[in-house]
Amino acid sequence: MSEERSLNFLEEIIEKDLADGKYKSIVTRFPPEPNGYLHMGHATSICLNFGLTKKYPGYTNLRFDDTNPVTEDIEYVENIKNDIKWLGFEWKNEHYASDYFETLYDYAIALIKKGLAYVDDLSSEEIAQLKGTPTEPGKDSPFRNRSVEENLDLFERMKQGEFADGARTLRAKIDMAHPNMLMRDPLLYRIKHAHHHRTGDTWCIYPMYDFAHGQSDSIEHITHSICTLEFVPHRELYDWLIEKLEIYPSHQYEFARRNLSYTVMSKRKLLQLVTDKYVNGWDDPRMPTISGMRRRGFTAASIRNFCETIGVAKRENIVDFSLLEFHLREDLNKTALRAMAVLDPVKLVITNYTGGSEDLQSENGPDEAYGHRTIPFSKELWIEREDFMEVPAKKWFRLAPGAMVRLKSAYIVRCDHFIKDENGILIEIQCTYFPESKSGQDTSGLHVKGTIHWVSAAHAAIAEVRLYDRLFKVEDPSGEEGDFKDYINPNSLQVINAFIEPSLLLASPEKRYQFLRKGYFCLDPDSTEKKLVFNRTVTLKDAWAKEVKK
RNA sequence: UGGGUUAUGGUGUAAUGGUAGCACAACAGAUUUUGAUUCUGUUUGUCUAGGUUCGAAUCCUAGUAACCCAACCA
Repeated sequence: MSEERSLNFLEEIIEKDLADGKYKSIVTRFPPEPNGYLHMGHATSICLNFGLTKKYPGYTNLRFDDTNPVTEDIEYVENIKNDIKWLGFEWKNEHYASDYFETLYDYAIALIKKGLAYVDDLSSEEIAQLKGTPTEPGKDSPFRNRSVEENLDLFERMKQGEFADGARTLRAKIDMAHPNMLMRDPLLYRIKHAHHHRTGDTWCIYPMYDFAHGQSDSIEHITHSICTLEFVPHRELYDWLIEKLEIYPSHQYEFARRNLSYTVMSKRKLLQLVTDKYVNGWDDPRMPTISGMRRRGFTAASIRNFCETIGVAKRENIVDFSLLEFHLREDLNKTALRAMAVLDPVKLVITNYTGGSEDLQSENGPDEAYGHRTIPFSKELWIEREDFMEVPAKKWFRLAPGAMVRLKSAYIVRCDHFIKDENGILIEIQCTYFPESKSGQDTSGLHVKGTIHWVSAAHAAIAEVRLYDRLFKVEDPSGEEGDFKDYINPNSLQVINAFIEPSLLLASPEKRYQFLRKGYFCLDPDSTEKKLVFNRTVTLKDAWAKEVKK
């Protein structure tokens, strides 16, 4: 089967560049700013940049864009590296824009000498004033025509720390009437007497994004510098600087960032959720951060497959969360160990069961290779409250008065009686079982439509289970009226205690589990010797729930 | 009253002048000791209006809509 997958627009560009002999191999880069945690949006960029150099000859660098010491911190660096590795990618070189500060400074001098940059004494308000608007041209700064000597002197003194923060800037001398706002004498350097997490107090002037990013690309000989659409207007400046500086010509290409329904994907908004305590930190399992999703139980493969499926393009988009869940379930179904747990228990008593207890066998996974485990069975069991209906609905084939079901990997039982307390709450279901219907050696000739999971009451352990739902009530919280936080789902986390089968006491943090009929779960790091904590990664698809809705 | 980018089913993405395809979702059915998985089938689309052409999602013209740009953030 030769299924030729069509190329996305970046692959087309690269294949053409390779075919034309423009490059023999390509170099891409992933350029995070160390000022926050990576999220699903970054994951698409990571998969894209690293994926391209996996498909074509070349490599990918990791470069920290650390040009703003005020917001950045070393703490984020390790987390970011860890997330990339977890996703399954390896970078060729690890760089920091701050490693290039000396070179960047020299580039600035070169620009000044060419009469293409000047030191401006205007305040940020004044600069904004003279910038004009998208529809009106700007006006020249009164300092625009300083001599090269004066600019050189002033810039040197900026570096020496003679001036206060904000007192002066270095600007490119381009065109204050340019239709592209970015070309109206953009700022290249600003004064910040701040301690940098890598360069310490060596510098008190720092390059702006536009005077660092493209130059760093160039220094590293990045062939394809891939960024998101909002940087399209920057490309003109990116190219201008490379041309004037006469340095290696990297090229910038832009794609549309991917948005996921029912969540937000901007660092600023995610930070708000954390600082305002809507969630319990960056790695809260409800967060679309890599660390949050990892804790939730997402697999790296499912995220990679998802990114592969949604592809890359240039139009605005909101991808269905269900597509991510599809890839999650697809992967988990193949790899998760099967076990039984009862989340909302009600007691089931087998009135004619005379033995004390017995050991039964149940399969561990989707196929024989996973083998079997032993589960204890006894007279009194916990079953799911929702698996019993006093007055069965149509198409109901679970437990109801007089109805029969199979207890998974055990026996067929028939409901004879049920007991309610004074408030009308069901507290016990009484059944008879059919000894000859034992799983694997059924000679009873009975046929039942439903199979339910259970845990032996005498052998059950208790674990905390955290059930997660989507963080927002609407598909596009950022697109709604008012504050996005108004649309937070108040029921996104439900903590319960559940009865788990004894084998789950040996659960390991790396493994994923399917609690039969209830969903995929994993151990949370909050677990202790005394109390295990499970996160529900995602539910199973539920055809009955759909039937009920109708 | 500027510049830039984008328009294909509910969602995402193909088709590069020649049968509008794929995945998810939805719906119907089969199988099932998980109402899971698996399998089969069905519904739904080219922003609008003109034009070129034997033939247009694709080329041309004119519109329309959405998004981005006026941080000493990246």
